[in-house]
Amino acid sequence: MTPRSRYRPLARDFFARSTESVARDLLGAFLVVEDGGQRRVGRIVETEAYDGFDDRASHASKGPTKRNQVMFGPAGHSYVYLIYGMYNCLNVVTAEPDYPAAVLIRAVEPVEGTQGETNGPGRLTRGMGIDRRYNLLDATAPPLYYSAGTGPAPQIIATPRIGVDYAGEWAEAKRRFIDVNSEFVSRPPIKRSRKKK
DNA sequence: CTCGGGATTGAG
DNA sequence: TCAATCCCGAGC
Repeated sequence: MTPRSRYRPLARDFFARSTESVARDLLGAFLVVEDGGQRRVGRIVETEAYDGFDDRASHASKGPTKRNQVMFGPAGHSYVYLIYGMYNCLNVVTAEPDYPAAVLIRAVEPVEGTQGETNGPGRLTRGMGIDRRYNLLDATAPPLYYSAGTGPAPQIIATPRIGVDYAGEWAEAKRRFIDVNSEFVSRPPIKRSRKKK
């Protein structure tokens, strides 16, 4: 194995694009956390796009609040929030200011320094030591940033997002993107469990 | 201030 | 199928 000598932060213009483009292009990229002399790295294999004012699955659909305000700000900043009282979810803000949008990072493959499972939004934040202290931080520089992927491009498919059944027609939008060749996707597309309603 | 629910996970 | 667990946002 060749040690990866250096990770280079993706710049703001990478994130200041359409949310779907960013969500797709983050697949295969590295999520890097450098904190306290420790480096933790994961290869992103699953993302979801939360885009615009009308997306009812998005926190931003009810307008700006204290919690979601970072989604209305400039691209390339972290949005970290606590869900179900125990799990942190990591997002990176996309698009232009005043247009609320972000990409949820849902799963990474362990590359360096991670602990436990990282195949799930709550699991990857736990495994990489990410909590709400990272909220609002600039994600184009340490302690948390993204770095371009290496090797062959991932094979991408789009599916509906997870856990947003309350969002009406927006629950069906194919705004979840996964690398089908990865074994670390939170919910593999292989079987469609029976529909319950 | 009270109340209801959630971009999840793991157990039963 | 359901509980854990607590912050946030809405409403009184």
